[in-house]
Amino acid sequence: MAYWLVKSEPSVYSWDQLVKEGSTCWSGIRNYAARLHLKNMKKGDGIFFYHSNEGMEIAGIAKVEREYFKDPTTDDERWVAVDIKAVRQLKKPVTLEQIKKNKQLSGMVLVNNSRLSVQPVSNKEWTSILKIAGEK
DNA sequence: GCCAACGTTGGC
DNA sequence: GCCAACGTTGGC
Repeated sequence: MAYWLVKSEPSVYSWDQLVKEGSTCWSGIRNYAARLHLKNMKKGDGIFFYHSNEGMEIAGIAKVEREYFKDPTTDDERWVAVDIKAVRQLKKPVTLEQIKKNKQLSGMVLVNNSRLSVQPVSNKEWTSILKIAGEK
């Protein structure tokens, strides 16, 4: 199973909103690198939900509910979307600051390419972040 | 196919 | 609100 991280500005779509709705269609991605990751997502993969700009923290965990399909927000066949489902809120949100301070997470895409809105997370990174979040 | 100019993202 | 970093566009 693979792990991912998606970013959203809370003012546009927040973790709370995802929890309320249960699941949502992750669409509107218009970046080739991000699209590649969307296409690689498999059902059941874990997803960190990160708040950019405001909050700047990983708020919760979601999972891939439906693998990629044509993005409904455009007629262009080339863009894709996935459905994601809220799993649970982190005990303690993990802030960007904490991630930057942690040596094991210095290789994270979030740190090195802050603009990529859909990014892969390694098993190690996933575990480290859960630990920081107080999740064992 | 290169690269300058421009637009956007996101941390600060 | 500023600006650095990155991606995309378009002229050549």
